[in-house]
Amino acid sequence: MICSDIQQNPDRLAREFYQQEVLTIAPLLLGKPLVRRLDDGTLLRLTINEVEAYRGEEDLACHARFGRTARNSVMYQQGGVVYMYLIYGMYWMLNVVTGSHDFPEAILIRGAGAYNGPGKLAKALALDKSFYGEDLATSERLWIEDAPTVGYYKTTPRIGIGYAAKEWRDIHWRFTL
DNA sequence: AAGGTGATACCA
DNA sequence: GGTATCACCTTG
Repeated sequence: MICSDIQQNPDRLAREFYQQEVLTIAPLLLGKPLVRRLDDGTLLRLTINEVEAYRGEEDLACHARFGRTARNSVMYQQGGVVYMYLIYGMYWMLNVVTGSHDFPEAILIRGAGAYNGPGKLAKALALDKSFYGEDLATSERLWIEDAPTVGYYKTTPRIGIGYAAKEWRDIHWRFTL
């Protein structure tokens, strides 16, 4: 009998978890293990320690602020899938889509384990465009496991969004351990 | 303080 | 088609 990861990893976060509101989920991800299985079978397990929330077309820092495009269309799917995009020609960003169908929101994973900075993290985990749309609830190569909710965390403004209007630049939607 | 690097999303 | 714009990281 072939066992799936779902059976081997009962602690994997289920789809229902990701369908909550993005600002509910963002702090809950802190302290949870991000797990990547490489092609050779190696398991990398890193504790998430920094995330940012992006929510809706009215959020002028969010990639969906101009509406739906080919790049951001996965943000409009129901929560639990992955949004990947390339920035500055070099770095892949790992984002977790949250919420319900047709409402664009996602969480950027900015740090996990010893890796600070989303570019370094994605590189360390060998993540690229092939993970666009990956289903975290069923994927054999990328998922997040449950862990106790952390008691304390810090909130600050989001990074690298100088193009957004002040009210969106200043909002504390970055969560760090 | 500045440059590398390329997909995306506009404009024409 | 051309081109401006980046949720970054490294080097000096």
